[in-house]
Amino acid sequence: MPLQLYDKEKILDACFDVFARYGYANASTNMLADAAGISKALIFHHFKNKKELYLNVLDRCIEKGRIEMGFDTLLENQNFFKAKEKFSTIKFHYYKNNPDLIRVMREAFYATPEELKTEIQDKYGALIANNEKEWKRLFEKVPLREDVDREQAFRLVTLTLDYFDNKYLLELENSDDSEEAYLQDFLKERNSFLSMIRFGIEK
Amino acid sequence: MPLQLYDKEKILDACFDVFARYGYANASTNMLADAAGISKALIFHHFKNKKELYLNVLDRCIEKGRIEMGFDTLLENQNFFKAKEKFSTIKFHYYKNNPDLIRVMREAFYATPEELKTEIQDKYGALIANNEKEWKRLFEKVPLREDVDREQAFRLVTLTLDYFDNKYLLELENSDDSEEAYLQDFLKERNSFLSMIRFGIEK
DNA sequence: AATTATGCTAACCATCGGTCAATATAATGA
DNA sequence: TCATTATATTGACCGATGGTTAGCATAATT
Repeated sequence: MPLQLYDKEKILDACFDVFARYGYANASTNMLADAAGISKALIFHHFKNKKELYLNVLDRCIEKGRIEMGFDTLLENQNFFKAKEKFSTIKFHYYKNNPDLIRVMREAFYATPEELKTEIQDKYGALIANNEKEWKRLFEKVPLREDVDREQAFRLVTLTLDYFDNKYLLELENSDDSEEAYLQDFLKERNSFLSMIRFGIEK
Repeated sequence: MPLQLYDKEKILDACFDVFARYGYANASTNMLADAAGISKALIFHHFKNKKELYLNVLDRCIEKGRIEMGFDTLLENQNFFKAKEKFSTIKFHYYKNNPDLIRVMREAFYATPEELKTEIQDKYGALIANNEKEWKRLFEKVPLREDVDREQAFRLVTLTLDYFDNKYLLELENSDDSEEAYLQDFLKERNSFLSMIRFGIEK
């Protein structure tokens, strides 16, 4: 068994697969080491603990996703609801080719393991806040009823859309017919959900 | 150190405190045994594993809460929104005197530990579904716009209200001024949130 | 060629949920 | 009353977990 000179990138690649398949909690350090073809001790030589290793994996996911999904050009859109819909569509399509990446990011941000909550908040809180600011900037142009608080309205809309996106992404994961038709269904239900908020549910 | 004859109730009382304070995952079986003043092996003599112990604790919480909060009389109310508001208010007040019970129930149903998800779904799925049916029955009487799907509207309303209730309950936990004024603030913000959904946000 | 820094691992550690074998107490029936 | 059966109780142990240590092997620097 020859010694190998590893750089962190190779380890991170292997661990990414394991975290995506088993989730943070169920990816044991022994599994991670085996997947990377190195000893467990070497994992802890390169990363101070499992959390830091995970956060490094997550970092690459975010960067890769940001570039490949065109996150930055997305916000150049002028219409809040159009931009949100485009974002959902992009995520949906991207998921078909990179399910692992979306899986990792969903676990990290929408089903955050208890033990990682403070770390993720500390590390990505500013990024999330900044992202939210951009969305809020777009939301400014949405005309609201006089009696509606803009901050509250923004929270309601994003809460609902996030919930809906993740629900469908989860269902897609457990279903086979990952067809274009599925996306159309998704968008249709999503938009009727959205228009409830925009125009009210009551007669 | 004399031997003692324990019945399960005494163990459950002690474990309830520990689960409330530390949460399911961070309440180790050693801690639980110490808190109950018995050996760890005895814990596993009375309960087949940590999950079953927890579910027994949870069972008592649900029963106690159901009785003391008057869950059953609540649904006799005829107006969906009034009933929901009353429910929030009751929970809020009850929390002041029994924060531990609310804490345990919130973790179990609104921040379910990954490892308990299937167990809780299996054990309480029917109860939750039945409860939802009762709420839906009340919701039937809410007049909706013709283009709005009732099922979707119900999901939107409950999603939002649950989110809001838990958010405030969490904030209350981390704040000192648990005054009546806080409840008024809560209800005010809650109702304006709700009226966004009822009447729409857009001009 | 000697020294320093890094790559790398086997063996170990405490803690975790959980088991086992043994003993002490209580309940039962003759 | 006394033997038998059932239950209460424990310390010592188990495999797996995340993580550490000590030491050797390789590479880089002087």
